[in-house]
This record gives sequence, structure tokens and C-alpha cells, in this order.
Amino acid sequence: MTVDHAASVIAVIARLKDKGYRITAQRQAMIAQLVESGQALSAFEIWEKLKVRYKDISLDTVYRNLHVLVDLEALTPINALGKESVRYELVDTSHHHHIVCVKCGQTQCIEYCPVDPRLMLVLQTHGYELVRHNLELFGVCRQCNPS
Amino acid sequence: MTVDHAASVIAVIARLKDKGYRITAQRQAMIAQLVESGQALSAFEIWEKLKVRYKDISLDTVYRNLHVLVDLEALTPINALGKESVRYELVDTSHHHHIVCVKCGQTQCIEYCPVDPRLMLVLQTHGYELVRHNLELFGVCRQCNPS
DNA sequence: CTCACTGCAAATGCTTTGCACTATA
DNA sequence: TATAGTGCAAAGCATTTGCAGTGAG
Repeated sequence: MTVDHAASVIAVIARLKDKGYRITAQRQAMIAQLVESGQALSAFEIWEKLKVRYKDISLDTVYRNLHVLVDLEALTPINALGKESVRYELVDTSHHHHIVCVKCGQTQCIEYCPVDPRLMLVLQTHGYELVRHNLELFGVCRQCNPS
Repeated sequence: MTVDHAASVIAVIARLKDKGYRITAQRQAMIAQLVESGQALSAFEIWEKLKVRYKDISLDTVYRNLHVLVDLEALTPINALGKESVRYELVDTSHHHHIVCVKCGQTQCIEYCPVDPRLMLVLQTHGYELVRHNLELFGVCRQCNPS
């Protein structure tokens, strides 16, 4: 684990401690896994990867702790682009979105976000303060495009 | 049913016929329900409303036909992140998004879309042609905001 | 008359929950 | 030591599917 990664893990652990949560082996392992893999993971994927290293971790616990981490605002849930299960991403990961091909299901990260400041104003007129957003993009990829 | 509504229903039925699908009582009832209610509905909600008028309709059929109508591009699925079930909206409904309060779960329609033309260009550089998008907004509503 | 469509019931897949045990603080 | 956290097993819930009967074309 790099120094940067270690720092990220420590930051999340500090937040747990701050809110009165206990620091368990399972929580530390989950956070480390998310930091090291550097991408959004589903509960099942996290569990699958952790089973190898630390034999004692149940999928139930992964789910429970994902909720805790979302409550702490350490993770952001990313919706199930249709079929799949929810994925979780560290909040400090650079903001981006994903596009899914409606024909083959392949996905790709898009390092661009079209949400502009006017959205916040519009939401304020509705009485809402924006916390986060999730943009789901559906398109046809080069391989599936007949043109 | 108003003249406008009837026209919308006929348009979708024409598209079904065009693609070789059969026009069944259940499909007509579902389309009419979506047109008349004028909002995104879940499979369960459609089934619940139709049960009253036409006793013979199963939830399975509602699910199957929703998939058919999405394939025809007559409906757009809207994912309400994780918790709730998927909702379906007629494609000709004016484009908008929804905001969900992360505290109380209340939702509201937002008649504004922040997606600008640059997004299409960015996607093209990735080889994708955008078909549709779904923006999920999460915030805190006036009632839940402590400030 | 044929086969797409349907209802039924059972299965699936992801996620949640009750309970008794374990381990952090 | 107290109780938050855990594993296990079972339950939930939305959605899907196999099958035999029904009805649209």
C-alpha cells in the first residue's frame, strides 16, 4: 500500500472513530480494498476480494458496513445502471460518470460532468440543497453502432 | 380520456403493431394507464391501478410488457437508486429529472436538465452515441434542513 | 389454426434482519 | 465489562422464468 493509500484509509478510520463507531478488522479491510482498487465496487465484489486475504468476513457485514460508510459520507452509492447491483465509490475520487452501451452492456468512465451551477439555483427554488448526484448515460458504442 | 390522450395511446399501439407485436387488452390497458396518469409509474403501481378496472391482469405480464415497451422506445426506465423499484415514463413526456430528499425520501420533479451539447461531443470522442440519460439528484428538502 | 401472449407458481438475485456469539473500547 | 459489531441462517422484495392454457392475427 502506498503512502497516499495509507493516508486515505487513516482518514476514513478517523471519521469512524469520530462518530463513535468501532474500528474492526472487517471495516479496515473494506476501506483498504476500496482505496487500493481505486474504482467503484459492489458489495459482492468487495466480499469476493476480501475472502481471499481475510477468510472471516461475511457478505452481510459488507452490506452493513457499506451503509455505515455512506452515512459517514465516506462513500457514494452509484446506481445499478439498470441490471447490476449498487456500487460504492470513495467520495474523494475525482468526480466522473459512466456510459453503458444499451446493446452490449459494456461500460466506460466519462471524465466530464455536465452539471452546471444553474442546477443548484433551480433546486434552491424548490427548497432543496443538493448533496450529490448520479448521472446515468445510455448509448451505443462503436462496436454496436451500425453506421 | 381526452383526445390528446387517445392519440398518445394510438401512437404507441401503432408502434407495437409496426414491430409485429400483438395488441392485447393488457397492453392497451397499460398504455392507457401510463398516458392518463401522466407520471412515471412502477410495475406494481400499474398493476395495482389496473386490477380495479380490469380484474384479469397479472404482475408478471406488466413486467413483461414494460420490457417490450422499453424495447420499442415508447417508455424510459427511471432508476430511483437502490431502494425503490424502477419507474417507467412515456418518452414523449417533457424531459425532466427528480430530486430525492436523503433524509425523508420525499421526491419532486425538477423541470430543468443540466446536460449541455458538450456532453455529446465528449461521448463521441469515446465512441458512444448517446441514446438517453437519467440524472438522479439527492439533496435535503426544506423541512429536513436544520439551517 | 398457429404461435405470441398470458396467468400461475416457483425460482432468482440482491439486500436486509433476528439472534446468539465475539471482540472493541 | 458493556454493548457495538459479527456470522449464520432465514426472510424480504422486486423481478424473472418455465409451463401449459388462451386468444390475436
